[in-house]
This record gives sequence, C-alpha cells and structure tokens, in this order.
Amino acid sequence: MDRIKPRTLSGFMELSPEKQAQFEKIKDTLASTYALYGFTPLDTPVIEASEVLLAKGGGETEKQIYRFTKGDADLSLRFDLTVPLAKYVAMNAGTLSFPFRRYQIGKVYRGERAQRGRFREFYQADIDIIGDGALSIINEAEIPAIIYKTFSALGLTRFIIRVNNRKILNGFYAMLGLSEKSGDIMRTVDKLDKIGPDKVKALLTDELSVPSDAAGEIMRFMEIKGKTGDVLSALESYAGKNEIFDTGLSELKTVTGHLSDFGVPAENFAVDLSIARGLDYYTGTVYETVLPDHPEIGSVCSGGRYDELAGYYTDKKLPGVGISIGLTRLFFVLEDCGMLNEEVLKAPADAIVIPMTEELSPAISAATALREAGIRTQVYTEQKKFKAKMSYASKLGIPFAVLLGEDEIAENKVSVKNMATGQQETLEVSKAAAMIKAAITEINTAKAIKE
RNA sequence: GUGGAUGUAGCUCAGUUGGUUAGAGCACCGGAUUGUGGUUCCGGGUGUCGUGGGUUCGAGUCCCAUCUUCCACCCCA
Repeated sequence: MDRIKPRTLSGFMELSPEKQAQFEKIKDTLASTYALYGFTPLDTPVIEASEVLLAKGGGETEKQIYRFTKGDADLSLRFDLTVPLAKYVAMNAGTLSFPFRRYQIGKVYRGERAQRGRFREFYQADIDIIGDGALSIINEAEIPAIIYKTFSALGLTRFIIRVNNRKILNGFYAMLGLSEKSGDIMRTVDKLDKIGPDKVKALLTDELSVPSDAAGEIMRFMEIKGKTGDVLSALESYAGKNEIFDTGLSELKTVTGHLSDFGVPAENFAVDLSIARGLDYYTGTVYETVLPDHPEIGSVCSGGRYDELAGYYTDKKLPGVGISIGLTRLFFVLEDCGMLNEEVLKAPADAIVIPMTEELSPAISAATALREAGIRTQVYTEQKKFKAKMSYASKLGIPFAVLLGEDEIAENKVSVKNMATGQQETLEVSKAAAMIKAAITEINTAKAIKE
C-alpha cells in the first residue's frame, strides 16, 4: 500500500504540545488584557463571500487572498480581522451599542511566499473601537496604552510604540505638490529603517520621479526625530500652510498629550514620521510596534484610524480605530530568541495520579478530589510497568506524581512525589491537595516571557 | 508574482577523484531495575539518500527534469 507522506504546508505554523501551551498562555494574556479595557469578544467566520472581503477591490489583497469556489459560491478565507469587523458592524449597526469595542483573536490567511517570521496562516489579535457617525480622538490616545499594557503583561520591556498621522504626511506632500503620489511616497519612506536615507532618496527621484528638491524636503522632514515634545515643536514650523497637515498635527498633539494619563512611559513611545505601514484604509493616526532588539522581524503590532471602511457596506458613517498584534509572528520571535519562559509553562497538568494496583477506583477518586481543589490532574490508566508510568510523568514535566499502591489504599492516604526534588511523603488526599495547590500557584501566575 | 539557493535517520549534519552492507551526535526503543522518572551502564538504526529519468561495469556522489523547503524582493502581523 502506498502511504502518503505526512507534511505540513510552508508558512503554516504547527507547534509541539509544549510550545502550544506557551502559545496559549500568551493568547490568554492578550485576551484578558483586552477585556481589562472593556472590549467584548467577537468571532466571525474564517470563510466569507469573496465580494464581502474584496469590497475594497484591487491591490495586494486581491493578489494574496485565498479564493475558491464551492458549487456556485465564490468564497475566500479572511485576509485580516478588520474587514470582517466592518461587515459585522455595518450589518448589526441597528442593535449594537456605540462606541462598539470588540476584541478578536483568530487565524487569518495570506497566500504570499512564506519567509522567516512571515506566515500564510497566522493569528491576529485585534482590538477595534467603532463609532456611530463620529469617534472621539481620545480613543486614538487610548490605543498606545492598551499596547503598552498588553506587552507589559506578557513580560516584555524592550518595545517601542511608534506613532504617526497620515494627515500630517498627506498634508506635507500636498505642500510639495505631490498629493497624487502620496501613497507611493509613504511606502518608500517607510523603508527608511531598512535601506537607509540614500537609497530612499534614490527611489523617490528615480522610481517615483519626485523632483530632487522635493525629495530633499521629504528627507529633511524624515530627519525630525527625538523626544515627543521636540518633534511636535519641529512640526509647528510647517503649520499654517495646509489644512490637512494642521488637522493631523492637532490630532497628534491630542494623542501624545494624554499618554501620561494613560500610563504609557516615554521610553516605550516615539513619534516617528517615517512610519505609514499597514493596509491602505488608514486615514489618520497610525501605530506600529517594534522590538528594538529584533528590527529584522519587522512590525509585531500595527493599526490606525480608518474613517471609511464600513462605507463599502452601508451608508452609515462608522469610523473606527484599532490595532492588530501579529501573534504568530510575535511568538516566533520570542521562541527564536529564547525569550519564552519555558520552565513554568510546559506541563499539561499539575499532578498525575499513578495507580500501582489493578484497582483504579482509589486513583480516580483521588483525582476527582484534586480537581475539586482546582488542581489540573490526569490519571495514568494504561497497563504499563510502574517505571514507564513515572517516565511519562517526567517527560511531560508534570511537577507532582500522586502514587497509590496497596499500602496507601490500606491507610486511605496517597504518596505525593515532587518530581523536581524527588521528595516524597504520604498523607491524606485533602492535605496533598493543599500542598500541591500552594506549590503550583506561583508557577501558574508566572509571565510568558522571561527577563 | 520576480530572482537566488536547498534536499542524506525524528532533529542537526558527515559521507574522499563515482567503488562492497550509507555513518555520527542528539532523540527514540529495550534491558540492568516486578514500589520510583530525570543521572549512569549495556544493547538496538528506526533510511525509497526528495521524486522521475539519463550517463556508467557501478550513482548519495555526475547530467536533465520535476517537486519541496529556505533566503531576498514585492507586500505585510
């Protein structure tokens, strides 16, 4: 018989049980942090009608989306979580309460070439706030706070939330008479970190036919960096020449002005006039979070303000702001750099009950009692040698083995072995539960990332 | 989508100018040890050399095709 060689497609992350446990820990941390800010969970289908997902039309989305037919239906796998949200909100605008704050953690699909840190199937962890008709700029100021809180909750300290405003860029390019090339210029300038100023300038003049003096102006504008206050005052010198620019600057001032209220430390935040990334539906503030120690991996969280997205589905005006954490990529980087807190997270259970007699009832009862006490417990029920049972517990990294032999059953007690220290003691189940519970509480509250 | 590489055991990789039965470390399995795992000792190779064809007395090694994966670009979490 010809067997089919088992394989997993390139660009699809598949983890070992231990790694998956670590991944779940991070995912749970994101969900609980999002919930802390009053976001409600939402789940939408992985598959949608192609016309819904491709409403915006053209561009990279169309090239990279996984699209197929089933019977007469033209279907696609979701490319991100923001477009399905726009559909959802447009559909349910009559019953939702606004501002609508939702989070969603789910897989998305992009049919592009896989690469280091780039996947075809990956998790995004999104939050968005959607307004009915209008949405206060304060919401845009809250976003960096949520990013900060989330990354901190994971145990990360070295990350920078970079913020820019597309109105500032669009207004600035308009001053130079380059409005119609705005998108191309943004994408080029965004490469500044990666390829350096000389190449960016060359691309501007050669590829985009930007006049040399205008390119010089753009490069000088990009040189504006440093402390938030300094950047803002440098931007003031451009004010009064373009209405869109002035609006953008005022928005940026509001966003940065509330940072300390929201508890975002200055060292984790920077205004960066070169960033413009993300999909092209952003209309105002844009965010991008990077790990300065690992710039090669790119952005692990980005987002921004979008005013027109729901316009493809409804006449209602439903402006929004949101961000997306690239959970799969983030996990990949942390793994790759050995930053995951592996010791405390890998075990699937806190205790394993190992029966040493044919009679399983005492073991099952003991496990039931441990679970009542909130201890994650499994029972080893296979007919293997005792040694194999111990080996199983050891390999899974389960911290406590609860042994039940003839002696223990006769005394109505259990023997608890601490697998790390080798210490063993025989005591009543209720006392064993209390002992294990005390020991694991510390382990299970540890953060996902080690310092 | 464009360009460049890659492929030998579960993993990381050796494998001579083409030459008997393809190796190492780790992992894995069995035993030393029928109430004690992780350490130690002993034993075990678990393989369609990616696939198909060609050259040759002989191919893991040379040639062609193909697939796969990886890297860069594009774009992006």
